[in-house]
Amino acid sequence: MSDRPLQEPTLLLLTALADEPRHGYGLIQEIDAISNGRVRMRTGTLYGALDRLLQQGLIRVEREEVVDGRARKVYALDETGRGVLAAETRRLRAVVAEAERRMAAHSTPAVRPKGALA
Amino acid sequence: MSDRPLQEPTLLLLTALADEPRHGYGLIQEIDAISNGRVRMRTGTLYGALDRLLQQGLIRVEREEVVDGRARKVYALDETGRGVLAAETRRLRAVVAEAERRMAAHSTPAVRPKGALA
DNA sequence: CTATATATATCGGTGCACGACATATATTGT
DNA sequence: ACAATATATGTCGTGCACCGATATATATAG
Repeated sequence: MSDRPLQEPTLLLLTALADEPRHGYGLIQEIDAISNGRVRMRTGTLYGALDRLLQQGLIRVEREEVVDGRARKVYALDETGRGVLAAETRRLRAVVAEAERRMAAHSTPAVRPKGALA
Repeated sequence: MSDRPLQEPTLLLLTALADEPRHGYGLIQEIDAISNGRVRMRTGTLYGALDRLLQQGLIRVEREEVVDGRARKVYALDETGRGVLAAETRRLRAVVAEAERRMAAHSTPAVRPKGALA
């Protein structure tokens, strides 16, 4: 269990599972929607990541079903995974806030009118 | 210029450079401080990343100096890098917000007392 | 005089993501 | 009737960022 920071595809996967269980192909579509079409997760990334997350115990196979003659595996976020996602989210919020603070505090900004806020 | 999402060490590097120029070893300390000691950037990661970011034109070598008999290279964030950091920050803020929204909207939450907030 | 802090740099290994390919069924278009 | 696209899961080789170890050198602290 390397507590290395999650890469973005993995983060998006856990995010897409945070509200309710979904199957692989559904995750691709959901992530496409979440990111407004910017991120198109590849099947190579997806199924590899799902296997890894299963092995790490962050997700589980909720059930297998057949819809319209096509087999599906439905994955769900485990409590462990929920914890990891919550922690990662807090971490990233802090980093983002820090980045924004520093960009605003940029030491050599263009002409600063007197009385301007930091 | 592969517009692939930044990994966290790289994001932290740009963040640490966002307010003012710093040298390599100073970046390690700064990142240690930003993350409250959680992230200890390795020199292998650092100098590799600095080379890469220089080549991508996201940062530049501001100056070289000698302090207490030790040589330093001071790196600064370029305008391009500032733009990338700003974009990445916006992106991540959206993902974090989405993750939090979904965790709150979790479909099978533990016993919810009537009238309880999400 | 040794250990630690400051400072830069290289190198081999690992792990995650990417892109291409493979397979199969259902639906839509011509 | 046939082709193309959407749905659905999966494998495999490659690339690249990060990690851990190692190397080098000067200054300061014990």
